[in-house]
Amino acid sequence: MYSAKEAAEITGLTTAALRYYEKEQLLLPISRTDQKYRRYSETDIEWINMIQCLRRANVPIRLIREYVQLLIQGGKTISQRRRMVQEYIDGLHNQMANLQNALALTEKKLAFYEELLQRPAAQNLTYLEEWNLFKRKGDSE
Amino acid sequence: MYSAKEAAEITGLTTAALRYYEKEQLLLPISRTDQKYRRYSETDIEWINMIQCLRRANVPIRLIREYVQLLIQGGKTISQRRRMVQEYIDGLHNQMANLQNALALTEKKLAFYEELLQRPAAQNLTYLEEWNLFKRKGDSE
DNA sequence: TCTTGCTTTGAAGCGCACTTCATAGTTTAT
DNA sequence: ATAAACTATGAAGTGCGCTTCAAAGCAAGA
Repeated sequence: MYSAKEAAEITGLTTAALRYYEKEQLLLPISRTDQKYRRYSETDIEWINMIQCLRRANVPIRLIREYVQLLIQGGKTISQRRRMVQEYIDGLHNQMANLQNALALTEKKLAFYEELLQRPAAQNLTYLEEWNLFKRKGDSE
Repeated sequence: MYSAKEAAEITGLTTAALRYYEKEQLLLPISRTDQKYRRYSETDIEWINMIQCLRRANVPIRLIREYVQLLIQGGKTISQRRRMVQEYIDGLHNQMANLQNALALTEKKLAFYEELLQRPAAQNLTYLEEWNLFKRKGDSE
């Protein structure tokens, strides 16, 4: 069992964030010592880790709450949850596609900069000249 | 040349968002008809598309503004911009890793659900029983 | 001409995900 | 016994990225 501060240290969150998650019902109510101080169990910590993984993947609080509420209703909500997870996976693929696009654009940009930096005359380019150079390069590929 | 509304339609943004971007200096000042109404040029539209690509990849407004401000200073800022782009690419890889993690977790979850749905008894599982089943499965792999 | 619709501006509002603050009670160490 | 550290709560504040609003000016068709 861990105190608020310990749980915060372990998970890398703040105590305030943990309370926030609990209030928003992403966590099951945390057990208390003599009706006052929170005691986080190992299971709580694991649960928090799962939440963090979802948060890092930009799953909104609202959705996580929905999922958790289905979860605590037990086995009868499995097919609903499967559907949620499926939709979420689709969304992830979408997000990844966006990142891939941006990655492609910026890597092209980086290569362009490397190329420009080979010639000292680059210093004197205006942004419009540079823009046109980049466009012509992009088109010719 | 396009009116505010047309530019909004073409780019899929709202006129308010376009004004917001201009105010935040992601866009160069848009030319005006008789000192009043905005006229968006083809170049403006292209520029906006670039901004949108960055936004879709979660680049914050603040960073885009920084970049644009270097850009309009011309060739002498190329090496600075190269550095920015490099850092941004590193961040992208990070974000993708997070998405990959989440994807792995949720795909495992999905497979688990598919498996559970094979047996009707799954209906009667409590969330704790389910959690333990999932954990044991994860550990044994 | 009058109405409808587009445009302008600044200011205020909003949803999200927390953080910070104010106030108060508890526990531990010295 | 008392100070230092930790915890609790609700409420307010923050930063982001827009959106919405209010008040006003312009423009084109019936």
